[in-house]
Amino acid sequence: MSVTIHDVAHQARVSASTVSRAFTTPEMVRTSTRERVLRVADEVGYTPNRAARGLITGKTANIGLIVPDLGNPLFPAILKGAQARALLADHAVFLADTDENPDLEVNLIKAMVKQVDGIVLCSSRMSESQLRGVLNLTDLTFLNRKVSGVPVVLIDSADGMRQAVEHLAALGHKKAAYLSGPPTSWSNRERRKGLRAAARTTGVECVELGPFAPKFEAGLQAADLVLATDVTAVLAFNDLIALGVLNRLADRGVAVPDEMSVIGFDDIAFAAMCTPPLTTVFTPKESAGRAAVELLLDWLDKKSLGHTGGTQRTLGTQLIVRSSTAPPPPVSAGSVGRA
Amino acid sequence: MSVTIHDVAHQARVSASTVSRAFTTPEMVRTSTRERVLRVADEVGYTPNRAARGLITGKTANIGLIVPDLGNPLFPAILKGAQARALLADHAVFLADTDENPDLEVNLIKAMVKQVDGIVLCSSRMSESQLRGVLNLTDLTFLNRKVSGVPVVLIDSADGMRQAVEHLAALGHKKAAYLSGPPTSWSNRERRKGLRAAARTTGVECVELGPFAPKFEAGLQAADLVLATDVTAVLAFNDLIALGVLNRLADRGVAVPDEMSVIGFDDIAFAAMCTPPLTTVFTPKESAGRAAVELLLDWLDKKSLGHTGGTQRTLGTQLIVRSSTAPPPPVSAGSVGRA
DNA sequence: CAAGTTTCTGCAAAGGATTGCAGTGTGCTG
DNA sequence: CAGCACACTGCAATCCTTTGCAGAAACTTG
Repeated sequence: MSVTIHDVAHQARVSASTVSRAFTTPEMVRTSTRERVLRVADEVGYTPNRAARGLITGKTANIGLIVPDLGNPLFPAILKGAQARALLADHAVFLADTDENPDLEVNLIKAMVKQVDGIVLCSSRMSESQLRGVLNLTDLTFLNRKVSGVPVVLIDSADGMRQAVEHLAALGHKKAAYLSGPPTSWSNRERRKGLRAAARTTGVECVELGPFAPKFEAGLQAADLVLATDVTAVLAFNDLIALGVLNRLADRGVAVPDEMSVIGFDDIAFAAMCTPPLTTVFTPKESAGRAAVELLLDWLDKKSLGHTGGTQRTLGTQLIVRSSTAPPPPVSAGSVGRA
Repeated sequence: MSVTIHDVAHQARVSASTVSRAFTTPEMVRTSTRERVLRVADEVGYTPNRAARGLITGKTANIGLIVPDLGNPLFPAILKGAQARALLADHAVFLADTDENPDLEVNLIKAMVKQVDGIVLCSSRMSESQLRGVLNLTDLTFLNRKVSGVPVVLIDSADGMRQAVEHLAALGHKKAAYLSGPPTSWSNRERRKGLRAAARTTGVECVELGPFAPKFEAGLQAADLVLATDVTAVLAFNDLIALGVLNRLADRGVAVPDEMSVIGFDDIAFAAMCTPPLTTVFTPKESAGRAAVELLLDWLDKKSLGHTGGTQRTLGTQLIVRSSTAPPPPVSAGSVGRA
């Protein structure tokens, strides 16, 4: 079928061992021999079979990456960073999409385990007990979920939320709504935490609506709930929801930002492309993907010398002010145009 | 390290062969034995090592998927479909992003070859000669690129373009611009073909601008070029470019659709979310991903009995009329508001 | 030139699973 | 009760590489 190490060995009149060494420990084989071997290998198009190699070395040079939903642009961005970083280290990546389903997540992990050196879990939706069940199956690294004893990369959502609330406060808003995301999401918990803290210090009153699925359609639904309250600003769990809100508000004839301010989260590419361009909190998506892979790889390297305990890397966020936020309307006009 | 077939064999007081058979050919092992083996396997958490299995069976139960750019929402959508279909067949997927770079594409293919049963190439940007070089490395299936002798799934872009041009003609447009995509893209060639044919039959004059990278930023750039012509409508290679055009036109104070009609291609999720909602040609992205995997898997199945020649599946498209298209402005107003 | 190093190279085992072939045990038949 | 067939199960080879160990070759040195 395909060309093996023995084919090369035979052609080059050496043993398989020598061919192997010519690739993995070149300094162990005489220059002239090595050159001949490599030339033959190149001629016949030989590349080592990684599965076979992995069998003996215990390293597959593959990593897994699991995301909740590729339909959310956040994840392709993370994935892109992760893939690029893995490529640098000459690793390939297995991808799986759980469709926001924790049980599927567990199964996908189990299926992957044997073919990878470790797995990056993005915004894992697993319960604590499910998590414990998979934790010792392989080396795991978490993105946007806090787990002790293993590498995690976190995006400082709480601080991003602080920036957003302070922005609203500075504009003069007194009352805002938070559209909550998935209850099992660490990011959502952090964002709420940041929200509550900032609400206290700034004096902005915050009501919480939801939870909502992190999707555009949920935003459409949320918008009407928002209009049923007397808030002048909305903070969405993510941009997708914010975009939905924007759309529904336009349909309902509510002007953004004049009658209602809207803030998203993540700064997906489309936040800048919609009308009005969305004020949102930038999160370093590709960097996060890169960082997660890097941490995982470092962790695996250090594994031989006993572990020093889980590493943690926290990435900053930055409010991007665009055109979906403005001072609140004068109080008398606050209820104009609503049902 | 991890639990092997021998651990199970030992625990269950049988040989490794029996454990193997309990999984792969259950009817060959006595019911009572099989149950005991499976129970033990479950208890110790054994799952067969696919790499080892692949070594002997010659099948890895993995497939590769290569895309030009995860930043284009088209590809995550395809990917999602592909991944879901692969999962159904109990296959895992390797993902790679080529960043629109053909040389990298070749290298990524070579790196993957040994770990997969076949690869799906999405909108491959490789040259003909590069393509010939990789064609016999493994089983390849192409998405949106015509290659003879192997399975391909095509999206009928030409017909989508026909629908778009006829739509413009029906609205009364006389002259339109096509913003061309990557020259190496099969889709772009098809779209141009469809455009030219429809231009002839409808009498709409079509000028071609570009080529442009299939990105938002290129659309910003293209918009000004469009305004320098006297067209009343723009057909973009894809939605990303169209969205850029929309944005730049808004900045330039050109009203869409009143002063200029804009049509995109692909119907990515955000086409419906922007303002005005974009008239665009829907392409079945997830279905295409599913179909590509399906064709590949079928192809692999049939491989044992000699091949019957490449299969080809063509998927239809559908113009989605939203709010970015309208009849052209009256002639006198045609140049109002332009530089 | 003999002896001792050093440098290369090959043999063979290992890694986890599958599978053809042969052996064990059971049940049936005559 | 002997003899046979049949249903299970185990042995051992195999897939492709890597790697410890030992032998061969080349080179130094006295």
